[in-house]
Amino acid sequence: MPELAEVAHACARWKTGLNQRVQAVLINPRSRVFRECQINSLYENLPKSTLRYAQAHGKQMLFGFSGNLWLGAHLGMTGSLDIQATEYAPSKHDALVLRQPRQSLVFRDPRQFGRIRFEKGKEKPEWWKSLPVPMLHLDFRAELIRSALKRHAKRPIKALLLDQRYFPGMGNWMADEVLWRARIHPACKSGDLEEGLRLALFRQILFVCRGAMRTVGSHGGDPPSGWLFHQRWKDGGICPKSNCLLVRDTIGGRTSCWSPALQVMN
DNA sequence: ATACCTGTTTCCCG
DNA sequence: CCGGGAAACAGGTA
Repeated sequence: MPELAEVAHACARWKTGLNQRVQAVLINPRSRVFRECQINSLYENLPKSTLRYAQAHGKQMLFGFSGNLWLGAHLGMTGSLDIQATEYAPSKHDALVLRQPRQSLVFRDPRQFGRIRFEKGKEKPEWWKSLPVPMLHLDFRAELIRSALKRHAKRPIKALLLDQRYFPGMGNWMADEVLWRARIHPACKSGDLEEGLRLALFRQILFVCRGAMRTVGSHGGDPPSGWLFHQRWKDGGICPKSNCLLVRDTIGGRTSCWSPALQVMN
């Protein structure tokens, strides 16, 4: 479930290794997650370095190591970060294992849509510095949403919510959750939203992000009970607010779930 | 066997 | 040039 909160929790797991040296680096060179980085550079630079920095931003993560080394990680669809014993033997879908004195840091990704970046530099990498305003930052304001809706007026709102340039960390289930709470039909054209619904959208984005961080983000558990999340994949799923039968269809290229009683097209 | 899938990039179209 | 949408990526699961 690598969306905002799950990514934050994955990052927190690797924080276990902060201020510890990397003793050895194990790589599965055939994994596509290395498609944009030099595997040799990982082998040459990471051993004997110390993990000094670990931060998540939306679905992106950045890990800093002594020696001006930066390792970027994106979990794609099925990636995960785990902690294992120091002597852990990599399994089939493990792409990267960093052995440390007290544990191994493991990046695993069966479907390999994830991505590892690696670079050397005094400053944090350019791609990291140019990431958009986080949804839970004070600078993430209603005006920002308004301009995005205006610019992409013809796109279904569901598709726009998944656009990481505006809503970094938003994923499929979070977007459905937000639209359900704001009572907006996922296929509604972004430009058609009136001021009242725009404000509802903004508020519910904050609500869902905060709620997800409090639950999934801090304990790795499920989102709060009563959320659409718990019903959205089941056949015969029931809207927790209206008790009507939920509907699923592909909107903006992704399977979407909504409550026909609450979310209507205008 | 078939048809899914919590994501992103690339390519094609207007 | 831009915006929008479909396909492609790959393997596990139902």
